[in-house]
Amino acid sequence: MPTIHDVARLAGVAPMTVSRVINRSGYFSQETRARVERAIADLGYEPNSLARSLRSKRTQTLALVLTDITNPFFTTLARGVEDTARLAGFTVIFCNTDESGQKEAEYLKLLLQKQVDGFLLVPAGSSPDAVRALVQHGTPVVVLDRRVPGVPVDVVRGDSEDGAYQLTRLLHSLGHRQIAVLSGPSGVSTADDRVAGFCRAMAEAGLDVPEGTILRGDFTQESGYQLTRQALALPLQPTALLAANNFITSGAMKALQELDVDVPGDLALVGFDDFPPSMVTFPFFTVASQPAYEMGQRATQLLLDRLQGNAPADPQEIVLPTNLILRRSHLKHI
Amino acid sequence: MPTIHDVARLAGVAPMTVSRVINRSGYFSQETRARVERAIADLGYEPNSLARSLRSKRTQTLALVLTDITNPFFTTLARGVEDTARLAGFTVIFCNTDESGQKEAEYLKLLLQKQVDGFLLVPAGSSPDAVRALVQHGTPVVVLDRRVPGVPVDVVRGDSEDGAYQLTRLLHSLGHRQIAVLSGPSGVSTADDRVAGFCRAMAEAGLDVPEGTILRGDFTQESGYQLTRQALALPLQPTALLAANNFITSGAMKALQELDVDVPGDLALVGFDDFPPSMVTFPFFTVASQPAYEMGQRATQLLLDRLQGNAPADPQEIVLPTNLILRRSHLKHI
DNA sequence: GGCTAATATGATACCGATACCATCAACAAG
DNA sequence: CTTGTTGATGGTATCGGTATCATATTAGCC
Repeated sequence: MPTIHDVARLAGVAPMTVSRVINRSGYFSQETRARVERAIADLGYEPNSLARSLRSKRTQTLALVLTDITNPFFTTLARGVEDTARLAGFTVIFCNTDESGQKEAEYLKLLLQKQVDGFLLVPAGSSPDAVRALVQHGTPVVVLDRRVPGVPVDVVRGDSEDGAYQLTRLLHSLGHRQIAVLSGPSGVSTADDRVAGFCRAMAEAGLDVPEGTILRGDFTQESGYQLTRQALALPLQPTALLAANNFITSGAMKALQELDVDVPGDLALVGFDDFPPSMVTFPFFTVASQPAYEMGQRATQLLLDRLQGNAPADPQEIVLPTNLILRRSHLKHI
Repeated sequence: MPTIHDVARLAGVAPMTVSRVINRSGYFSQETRARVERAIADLGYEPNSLARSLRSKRTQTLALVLTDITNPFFTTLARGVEDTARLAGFTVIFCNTDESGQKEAEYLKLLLQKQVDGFLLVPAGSSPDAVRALVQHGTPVVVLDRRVPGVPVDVVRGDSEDGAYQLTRLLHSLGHRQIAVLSGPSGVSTADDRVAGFCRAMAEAGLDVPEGTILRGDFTQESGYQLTRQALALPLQPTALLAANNFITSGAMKALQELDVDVPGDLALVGFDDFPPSMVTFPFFTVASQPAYEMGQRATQLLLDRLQGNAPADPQEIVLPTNLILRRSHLKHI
């Protein structure tokens, strides 16, 4: 691998001059520029980013730390991140934490050692320790998808509360009074906010929320499956289910099929997060959809702005609206 | 940010000794080890990977370059890559090429500059130039999912030919004689191999393949949609469709629904690549499924072995079997 | 002509680690 | 007692760039 010194020698100039030409910085004549570029081409020279970054303190690399890239919501978000980063000349390192605080901590350490310029982070689990550590450390971070109360940090997320509110209102308008919520772990803001939106809609409708109708598991298909069985065993049988994400919806549907409960004939089912259009062959579920790609874009742009000092001093919170998509799964009439 | 010199000063030793303790290399006494570790903890020191890598020529970073992370097949594969890399202490930079040779070339250049230790690459489009360049350059590469004829390189892929052969045999055993194939771009080995498997099965059955029954588009939903409309306009109406990947299957289904063609009542539809179980709520499609996660695992392991000199000298080709999953979409009887 | 500013280039130090070689004590082997 | 080996540690160069300052030439202007 040729170095900048090799180029300099071949072009008959100092390494520093080569550096200037490469980076278009400082002064150089058109003639030396031509000689240097010829030498670069002849040698097939590529600058070594490590050396460059070591000196300049910038790696042009972002870290994307999320819970599970396998979730199409995060996949789409990741795509938004990557596309936006690319346009700015940044690359993205991605890491899955599986909601494990330990994996998260290990990765953050590793990524800090690699001197990434900034973090895009979906905090694992319910503990804000990792985010707080990063913020205190002075590392640029934008938190994705989830609120982190009490920590002054940029956040880009969907309006979970409102989405759940809308879904609940929809069910209520169709006559439903017994609604069970299948949500994620408490302490995770998306799970909590979706419960809160549900409760607000119920309260506004003058309905109370009976014991046991708010069920908590985690954001997996398996959990959706289990919670659904629990919900149907409730003393007051629900006429509708509100699932707090796509995996839970999917698990719920699986359970309902097994139990021979027809949707929407016997039971209404609505959920959070849409299914990827390119994968859906039977559009069926009524959902509150979050703009995942845009979320990735906006978060990355905010992070890049911050790296360049173009962002407002105080932490931003960007809340993107959810989009209610009416299909068929809600259509049970009471 | 404290450096190794700060640690050394605080511990009253030379930087080199600190380095030895950190890396558990060379000799050091238990007593200095304790002092160094105390200093590290007190300062909250983290080694700078850039400096380390610049000197040691290893970055502990792999590049995963694929066409589109949005495809659940690649998502799952990426997860296999990441998990395997993590266990070995490697991180993964991921890049989407969207089948664009230009994006691919740009990324490879960038990643080479970043001195990644090795590449996991799903070659974009039909040109092997990028792979060939990497191989000639001496960079460790494992090609994923696709063959690259004529280039001596490690490959880990699914058995596309056999999968298509099995799907075709299945259709044939049900009495189908007019089968249309909806495939991807020619020059892309997965698209070609799936056509080849189909042709072999037809030839063995003594059937010829009429003009126009092998349709080529790309691996997108939109393409599946268009090709399906073309297929149904064929002089000899097909009684079954064989879609070459999940997106095409999905697009085909969309077209068939619009045209009011019932599957499997009016037409059989089988395809390549399964849909992610956690997302599928109506298991319906009969598919040849590829072990995406395992593919990612195996490829990463092979790459890591090669980096450590533990792999056989000559290029390996690992072909993973596809798994025929019988559900309902094939069940049209003739 | 003399002075200042712009242009063009180079020398040197440094970013933060590790490779390599040197040094030195303690102790075993011959 | 000399030589050699193991253990422990340090000094120095180096990885491949860039920041910073210095130097030299040319141009512009009064």
